[in-house]
Amino acid sequence: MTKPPSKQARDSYHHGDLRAQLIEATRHLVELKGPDHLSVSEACRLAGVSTAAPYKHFKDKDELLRAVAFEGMGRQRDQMLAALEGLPERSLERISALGHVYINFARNEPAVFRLMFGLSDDHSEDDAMIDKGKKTFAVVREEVAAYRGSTVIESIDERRAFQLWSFVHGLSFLLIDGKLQKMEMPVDMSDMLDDIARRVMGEVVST
Amino acid sequence: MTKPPSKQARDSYHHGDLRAQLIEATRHLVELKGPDHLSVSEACRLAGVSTAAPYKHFKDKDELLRAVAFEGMGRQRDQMLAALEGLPERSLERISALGHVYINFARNEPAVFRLMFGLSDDHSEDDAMIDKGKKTFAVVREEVAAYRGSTVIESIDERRAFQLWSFVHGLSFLLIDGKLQKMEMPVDMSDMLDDIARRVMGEVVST
DNA sequence: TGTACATCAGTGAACGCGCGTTCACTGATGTAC
DNA sequence: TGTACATCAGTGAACGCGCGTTCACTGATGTAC
Repeated sequence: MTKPPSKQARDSYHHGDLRAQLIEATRHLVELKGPDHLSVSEACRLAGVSTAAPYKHFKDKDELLRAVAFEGMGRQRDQMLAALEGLPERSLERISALGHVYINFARNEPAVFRLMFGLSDDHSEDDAMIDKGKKTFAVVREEVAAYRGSTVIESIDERRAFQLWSFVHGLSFLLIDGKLQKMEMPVDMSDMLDDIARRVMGEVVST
Repeated sequence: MTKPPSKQARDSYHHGDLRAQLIEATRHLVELKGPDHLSVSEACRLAGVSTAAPYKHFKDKDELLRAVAFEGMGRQRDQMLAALEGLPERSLERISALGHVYINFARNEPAVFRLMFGLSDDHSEDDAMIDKGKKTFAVVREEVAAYRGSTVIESIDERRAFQLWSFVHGLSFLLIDGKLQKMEMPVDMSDMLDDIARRVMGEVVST
C-alpha cells in the first residue's frame, strides 16, 4: 500500500507537481519512521528538491502534515464508498463492510491514520479537514438510517452510527498499537465486526 | 487533576526522590504541551535540577516517558478497582462503572493516556508495561465473567471484554481529539455507556 | 563518639547535531505586442 | 514569428536554536572500625 516514491530525478528546473510529490514523500516517510519523526529536510531529499522548496507550497511543517492527513481522509472515504457497491440494500453486510474498510485503512496506513486523528497540531482550526470528517461520518450515518429503511436520519441513527464509529476506532488503535498481540488475543475480525454490527443495530436476542 | 509541581527549591544537595519528581514534572509538561513536545531540559528546569540529573535515573528520554506511561497505567487500574467498590454484584452498573473510569481517565489526562497507548517508542519491549496492561484488562475480564455468575473466564467473556474495551477506547480517543465537538454530536455519556454495556452483555431485545 | 572511606545523586559546562526556516537569487514558462 | 517582460517554482547557502547526552567533578550520606 505504501510504495516508496522513487528519488525523483528531474529533467527540468520546474517540477511538475511538487506539492503532490511532497505529500507522497511525507506519507511514505511518516509510515516508515512514525509521524513524530518526520523531518521536512528528509522529505525534500526523497522528493529530490532543495530544503527551501516546500515553503512555496506549505506554510510550515505542520501544514504539510495536515495535507497528508487530509489526503488520507479522502482515500478512506473513497474506500468506504467502493466497499458498499454491489452489496444488498438494508443488510448488515453493508455495516460490517464499512467497519472492515475503517480497520484495514488503519492497518495499512497506521501513521496516516494517526495523523488523521489529531496527532498533528491545529486540526481543530482546519475547516476543510473538519468538513471532510463530517462527510465521511455522513456515509455511516446514512447507511445506518438506510438499514431502518429510511432516508431521514433520526437520533437513533446518530447514536448507532456513533457507537459503531467508536468501536471500530478503538479496535483500530488497539490493533495498530499492537495491544492484541501483547494481550495474546487472537480475534477473527469478520466475526467480531458482524457481531458488533448485529448488537449495535439491535438484533440481539439475549446472548 | 494535573497540579503544577512547584519549581522545586531544595535545601540540600541531594534531592530525596528525584525519580518520582521528574516523572511528575514530565507528566505535567506532557499534559501542558502534548507528549511530542516534551523536552528533558524543560522537565529538569521544572524539577529544579541540572539537565544531566535525569540520566542517573533514566537511560534516556524515552525511558522517562515510558515511566510516565507506566505510572499512569497503575493509577488507571486503581481507579477501576475503586469504582467497583460497593456496587452490587452481577450488575451492569459494574460494567458501566469501568467504562466511566476509562473515559474519565482519558479526559483528565489525555497526554498520559496517549503515552500509555504506544505513542512513545519501544513499548513492545517493555515487559513490565505489558504486564501492567494485562492486569488492567484482567479486571474487565473478571468482571465480565462475574456478570455471568462465573469465576472461570470463558471465550465469550474474552470477546465481550474485548468489545467493551474497543468501544471505550475508541470513544476516549474521539473525545480527547475533539471529534465529537467537531461533529456537533452531544452525547450523554452515562446513557451511552449503559446502552453499550447492555448490548455487549447480550440483553438487547431488538431495538 | 570520632574518623576514614566508599558510594552515588547531584552539578555545570560543553558537545555535536539536525532541524525548520529565511534569504537573495535564478532559470523556465506563458503571454502581450 | 520574435522579443520583452512578469511570474513564480525552484536553488543553495546560511542562520540560530534548543535539544539530548556526556564528562569530569563535587558534596552529602551511611557504615565500618
